[in-house]
Amino acid sequence: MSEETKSLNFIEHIIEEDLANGLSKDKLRFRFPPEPNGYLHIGHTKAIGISFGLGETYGAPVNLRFDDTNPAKEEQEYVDAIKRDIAWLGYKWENELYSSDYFQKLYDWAIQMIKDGKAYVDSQSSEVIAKQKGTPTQVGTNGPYRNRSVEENLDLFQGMKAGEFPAGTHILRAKIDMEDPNMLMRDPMMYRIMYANHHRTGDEWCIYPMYDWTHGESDYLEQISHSLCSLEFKPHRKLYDWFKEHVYAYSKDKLPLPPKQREFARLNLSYTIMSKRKLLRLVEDGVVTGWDDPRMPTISGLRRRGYTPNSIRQFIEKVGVAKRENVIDVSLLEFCIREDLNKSANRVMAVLDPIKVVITNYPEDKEEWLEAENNQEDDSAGFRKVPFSREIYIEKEDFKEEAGNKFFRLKLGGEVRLKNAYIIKANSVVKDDKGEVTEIHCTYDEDTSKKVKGTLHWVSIRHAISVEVREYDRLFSHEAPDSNKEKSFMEFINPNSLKVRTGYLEPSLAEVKVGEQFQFQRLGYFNVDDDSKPDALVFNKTVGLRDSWAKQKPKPQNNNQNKNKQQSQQQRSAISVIQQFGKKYTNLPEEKQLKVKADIQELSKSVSYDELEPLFGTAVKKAGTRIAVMISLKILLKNGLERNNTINEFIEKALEDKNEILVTEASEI
RNA sequence: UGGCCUAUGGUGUAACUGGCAACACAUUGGUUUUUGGUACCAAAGAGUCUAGGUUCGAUCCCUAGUGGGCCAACCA
Repeated sequence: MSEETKSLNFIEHIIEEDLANGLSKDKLRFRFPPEPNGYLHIGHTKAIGISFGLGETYGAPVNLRFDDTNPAKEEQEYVDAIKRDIAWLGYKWENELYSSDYFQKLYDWAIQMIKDGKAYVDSQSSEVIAKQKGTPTQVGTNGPYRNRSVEENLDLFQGMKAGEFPAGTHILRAKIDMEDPNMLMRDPMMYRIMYANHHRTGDEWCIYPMYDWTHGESDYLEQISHSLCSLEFKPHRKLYDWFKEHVYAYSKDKLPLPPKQREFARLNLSYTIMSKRKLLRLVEDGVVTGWDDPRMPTISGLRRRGYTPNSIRQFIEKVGVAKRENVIDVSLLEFCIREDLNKSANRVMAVLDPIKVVITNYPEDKEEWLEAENNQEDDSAGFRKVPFSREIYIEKEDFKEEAGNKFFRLKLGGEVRLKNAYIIKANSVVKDDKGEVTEIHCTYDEDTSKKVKGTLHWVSIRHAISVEVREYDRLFSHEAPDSNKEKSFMEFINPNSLKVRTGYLEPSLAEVKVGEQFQFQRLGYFNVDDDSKPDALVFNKTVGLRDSWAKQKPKPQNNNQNKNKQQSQQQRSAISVIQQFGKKYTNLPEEKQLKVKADIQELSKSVSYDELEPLFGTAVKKAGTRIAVMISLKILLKNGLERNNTINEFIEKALEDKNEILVTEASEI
């Protein structure tokens, strides 16, 4: 019944199955539950994209729930930032909720658990409790307070709530099984005493529920049908379900739907870190200017850098959803932003590393305003005028006194087109006393119909506006900066991740506003930074253009890779390839079978009898493999191998087989 | 007494109920081009971790290995 074979991910399969088993579609409900202890980053967009995306595809509500059970780390600033980021991505939540909304309900349920003998107050120190928990390979042991009476537990727990005890003196634990192989089931903590001001509940509470006790119950209260989280919560599922069963028993009538937790692999990006704690460190240590530094993988950083909501959503879609650990290459993200901006960003001319060009046959006092197309990808984008005059800037990189004919740019005696203007020819250069070229003297030709290889961008010096341009490189020089066991991620920080310089722009950009995006032709996509002021513009480089010219130069790495590939291919022995072919053989259509047969025959030339013989013993069932062996054997015999008993036996056995192909092959010997 | 996940080209994700392993990025060519961009065309790249088993037939189901990941915060 589903639409045209658009393949589903494993979560969608689960939902489809639940729907098929009678879950009503209007019961579907999802949630995104960030802890307001930091800014959202690109990793979160995967979780956001999954839950909100599911909401969109099924027309189901998605709650935004702040998991605010640890007042020591959480702040209103983060709540605001998170809301802003999700809204910016273009997602709409059904309700804005807080785990702290449920503190009373959770407390009431905890009281019931105590009354049922399912929870108890432990009064040992955290060190002792940790010791009793055992290790993953060693069972835990029961503590001395495990069998306190219900009355005593009740009294103590109410005292905890009333603020009668100092922090750390008592905790409430669920009474499950200290010997469970899953450590989370070894009497997990439900409440701790904490005298901290909560950003929403203030000083109302001095006991705060732990994640495990809060999360599933919040899902349940909101009647979330599918609670999606990342893989590291898989071990928590057993506990999630244990708690769920108890509260379900208490409130089944009012809250009929028990939620389901399912886990997916989180997103990892090469050359970046994804831990809020570590990102906070970068901010606090001043490595970056803030959570929204354009080098940060935070949503606000990406936004400031010039990434669009659409590009990020595209990225998340392309990344997919599964359960295995993954590292996504940043090039995919870059592809997505280029693809988006290519369609939407107007083209302009800017020179970032200037060298002066004097057009000697152009009158000194003359200027012309030439027409330039804003965006050839967008017919509605229109045209603008750019000024041309005798003295212009081009990029230093675009000129060489001498160069081979693979260099399409300007060289002495060579011609090149100035984008939107004339064709110029370089005649001579002016050098300073160090021998550096300071000026290039050219003549121009009004005939623009001529074919020339290169087209350069440029700006008229007299008309250009100068601005600050910030170019970024990756923040870390290591592919996986936080995976090294000995070195801290801080040691891999790229000291040259920010490069600031002055750029010269065509005057049409004089009035730009913060956030506007452009393609600086031949250079990349740039946007106007938040720091920008009308008289002191600041641009960020979002991403460069694909540059197949730059790639031509150095590539030692590729060679290495190729070598490795070739080696591993060579190492794969002919016999194992034949075996592989055999596995599939009987399954192939006739045409392909012939081809594979030819391949096997070819490969057999480099197979020795000693390699082949062990395969004679292949199980009778594996007809394909035996056929492949038979084909191979035929070649060996043809090439002078002498028959022996083992061979004869193998052939005879094959002749009696029920597989016709095998019989045919055997009888041909 | 350890438990639970997981394994498909360089990367990521598919392959529906077992039936010729597909798509995207990256790579390499080519065509077009007033961006060495875009667009278009093409090529190359895995035979699905290993060993068994079930089956006419296994990436898919079963068993056992091996590799990787997660779990021992009064964090979430």
